[in-house]
Amino acid sequence: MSYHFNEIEAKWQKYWADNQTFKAENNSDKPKYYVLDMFPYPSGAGLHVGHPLGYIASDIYARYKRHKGFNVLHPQGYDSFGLPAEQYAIQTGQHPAITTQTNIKTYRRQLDQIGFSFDWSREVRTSSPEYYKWTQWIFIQLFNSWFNKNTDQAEAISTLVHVFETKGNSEVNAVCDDDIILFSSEDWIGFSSEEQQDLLLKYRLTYLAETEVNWCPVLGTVLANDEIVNGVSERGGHPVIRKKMTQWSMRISAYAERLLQGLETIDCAESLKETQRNWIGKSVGASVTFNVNAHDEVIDVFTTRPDTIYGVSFMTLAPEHNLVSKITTPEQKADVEAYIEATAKRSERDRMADVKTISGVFTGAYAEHPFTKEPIPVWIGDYVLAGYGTGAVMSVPCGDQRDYDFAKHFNIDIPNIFEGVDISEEAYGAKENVKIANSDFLNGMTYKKATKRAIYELEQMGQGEGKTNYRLRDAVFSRQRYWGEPFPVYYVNGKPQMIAQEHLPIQLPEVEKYLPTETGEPPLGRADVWAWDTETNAIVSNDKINHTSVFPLELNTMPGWAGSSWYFFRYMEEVANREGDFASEDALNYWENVDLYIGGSEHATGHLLYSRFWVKFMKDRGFIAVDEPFKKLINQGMILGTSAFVYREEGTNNYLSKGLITDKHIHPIHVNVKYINTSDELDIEGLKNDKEFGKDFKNAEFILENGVYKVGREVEKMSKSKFNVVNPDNICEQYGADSLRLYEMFLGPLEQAKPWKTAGITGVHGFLKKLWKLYVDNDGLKVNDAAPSKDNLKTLHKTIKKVEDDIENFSFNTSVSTFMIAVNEFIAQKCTSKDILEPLLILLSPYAPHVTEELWEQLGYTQSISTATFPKFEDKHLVESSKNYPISFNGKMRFTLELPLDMPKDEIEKTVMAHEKTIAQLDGRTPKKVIVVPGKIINIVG
RNA sequence: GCUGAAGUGGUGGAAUUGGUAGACACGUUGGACUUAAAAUCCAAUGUCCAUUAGGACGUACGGGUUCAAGUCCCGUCUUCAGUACCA
Repeated sequence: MSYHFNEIEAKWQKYWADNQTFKAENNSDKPKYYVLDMFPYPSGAGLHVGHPLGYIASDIYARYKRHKGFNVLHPQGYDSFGLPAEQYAIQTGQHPAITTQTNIKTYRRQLDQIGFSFDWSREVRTSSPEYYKWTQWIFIQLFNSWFNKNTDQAEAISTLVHVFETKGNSEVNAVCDDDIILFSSEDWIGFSSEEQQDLLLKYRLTYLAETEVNWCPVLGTVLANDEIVNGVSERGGHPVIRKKMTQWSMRISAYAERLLQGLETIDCAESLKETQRNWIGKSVGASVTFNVNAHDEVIDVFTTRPDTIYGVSFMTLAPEHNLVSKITTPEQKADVEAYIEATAKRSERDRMADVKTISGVFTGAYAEHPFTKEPIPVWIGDYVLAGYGTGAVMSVPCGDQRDYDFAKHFNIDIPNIFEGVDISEEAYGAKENVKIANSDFLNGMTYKKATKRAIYELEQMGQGEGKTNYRLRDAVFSRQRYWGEPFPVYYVNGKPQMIAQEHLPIQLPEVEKYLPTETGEPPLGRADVWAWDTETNAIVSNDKINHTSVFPLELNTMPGWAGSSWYFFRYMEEVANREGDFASEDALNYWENVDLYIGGSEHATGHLLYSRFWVKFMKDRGFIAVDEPFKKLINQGMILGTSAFVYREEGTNNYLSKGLITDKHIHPIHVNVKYINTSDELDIEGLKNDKEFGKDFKNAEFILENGVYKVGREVEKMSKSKFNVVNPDNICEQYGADSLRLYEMFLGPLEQAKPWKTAGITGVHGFLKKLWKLYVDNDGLKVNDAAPSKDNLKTLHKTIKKVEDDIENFSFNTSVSTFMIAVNEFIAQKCTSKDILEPLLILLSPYAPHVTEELWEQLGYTQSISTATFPKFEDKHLVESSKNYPISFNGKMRFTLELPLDMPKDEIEKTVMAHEKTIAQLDGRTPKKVIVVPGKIINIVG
């Protein structure tokens, strides 16, 4: 009986599905463990071999944890709202729901054939109304919340209203808009309802405001900062421009400090924490107020170096700064306006690409130094960004290179305020190892002391205070797209109103086209039935809008990250109980948060930051009990493709085999890797008969070497255009899912990028065949009750130890080698003992679940191997009585010598020195020193 | 520029505390079986010198610490990833 992997794998995949083998229980005596995968977007292209890498790793861990006695939750679902399905809908008119449905089917089939232990009963889809009902619900909760800085958490908006009613807003310490006016309780009570709503909107955690957004004209929507890469859209690479629009925003900036602090509690790679820290961009310093001479205006700046305040020799405002027009003198007006116009024309991308050119214009105005009272010229320059800090800086050319370059370029004075530092060539930016000079009361102080003192003095004068700034901006939450969650919002006189929870979900309306309207409104503007009737609490036809009881609904939809910011909580609840809440309190308390999340590093900024934000908010409002979504995070490395090339001789139709290339007159051409065998040889007939590209090679002459055509190989990113995509379907068909799983792990460390080479899979496939033959031969099962030998036990227990350590350390590649070594040893030992071969199956089952289930059954078990207990490591089987000592001379190993482990040091030395090989090595010399480390090594020096 | 990670055979990679560098595979070469191929099995395989015995060199490069360094320290180079006028 040989190893028929196709039959075996189909059999057990059906068994697991039929028996719901991996269904998680919400009531269990076992400790819980929650393993989560990257939320897949079901794209039309399906999976390639790079995608399942993380899923295989997490599946191994989940299966291992079950063997270790844990109640494991390992769910899967789909992040099924998104741009590609909608772009396809625009092109073809097909409803994105249909495209999505089809793609999900393909994904499910592909995932199933790899043998994952997912609990599919808990599947979620972000685009299904029963799910997005709760995404809408969370949005409403955010709308109904504000952030109290005194308690450092979100609170219900009703508590804020109460304060307004009793005390006004003077004592409120909230994260809110900048343009807040002071009002008393009497004022508040006197305000109209609309005025009150306007004011509250400035405090809510999600708010409607006119903001500068990243508008992508080709996609017809705004994009978040993390959806833009190098100035163009992440999806499609389309240009992005700045535009002012009224949008929903999320006050994520309120959580900047907690998002930063929370990183300490997450177990993940330092690089990922660093990326998050960069994104949050905390800087500690001071805000300083400069009075403007001859104007009743002030310029507020943020600086991280208040200690260098005596080094200020000019100020720079962003060209967009709203004071510019007020303070510019008539003489400078023309220059300033020309500069502003020129800056506005330059795209964000130009400004980014060109950091070398120094430009700026003097406004003619002067500010007053808070201490010296000297006049300081005020300039504008595009190196100052309107969006960061206050959009204005105090320029200290001796301490900041950009200020220095600007001053040199425009011949501005560069006063030196550092003791004994030469600033004739460049600015001195370091904080340490220097004392402040020429700075009155700061003279002789170090950075730390001077900073403190400067802030103190500024505060005394009322011209500044200590301040912490964050780069993290509030997140724009509106998208002008069709295929996303609709907002549960309607408008009364232009003021947003929330639809009550009991009427959710607000379902996406039908539209006849998925494009923006002719008047530039989002696609939902095309819906005929998209108005809210406040009397019947139903969505009704637009022609019923009367602005007294029937109102227009919001036309934007939510961004992709809305649904993916909380899905991990939905999995905690069983489908039968999902009706009344996003998840029951019992389920939330039982599963807490994700113990292990494995995903790609592309989610290290956006998705992770947003979901951490929502989780913190939900914790504040008491909906959940945890402060972070993930306890441990691993980013798997990308699997790269190995492209194949044929070489066409220039001007001919001849293709030279790789070894025949002599000169440079050849063109390398990508060919599909499916026509390449394990020895880099081309299947010429296959290529010529290719449905898509065969005709390009119909008349080609392939010049062979040694009877075959050898292709060139090169490692590149796996992509359709490079013809190096390998489909897991083909691998499963040819070698089986167990081989695929083992091979993906065998390729190398999980977190490292590594190239895929299908040829190598024969190694792990051969291993599985050998394994099979260890259990089964032509006459059937070989395993018997023979007592295990000492060697058998030694091999088994060293394997148990190594595999267990490896899994705990996520070093899956090394345990595959360990299995190979174990099987090789058992074959050499002619092991047939059940006591050995049974535990070996359990060890291997997380990696190769199908073949181990099959052999487990053949051993006579009727329950799935996944219910078996992980074998226990026993040290006693590894205890040795002797050691094969390496004997080194001056650190170089020359020969080995078997000696008893209990031999004392001096005896070892005597034996080694008397050995004939030692005498030969020394060749008459007397050693200076002999190092003996019992159980390790012997080193003879001299 | 800054931050982070990493440089080991022809290839993917091992070496978990400083203690036999190259485990385990792929590929290559030779052999067995076969009419032949596939599959399977056996052997060799870091480089160089040597018929063998054996020797020299060897973990990006240059130094250092140590009886002993891929591993620790100092300096340099290269690659990849992230980020970029953040005051």
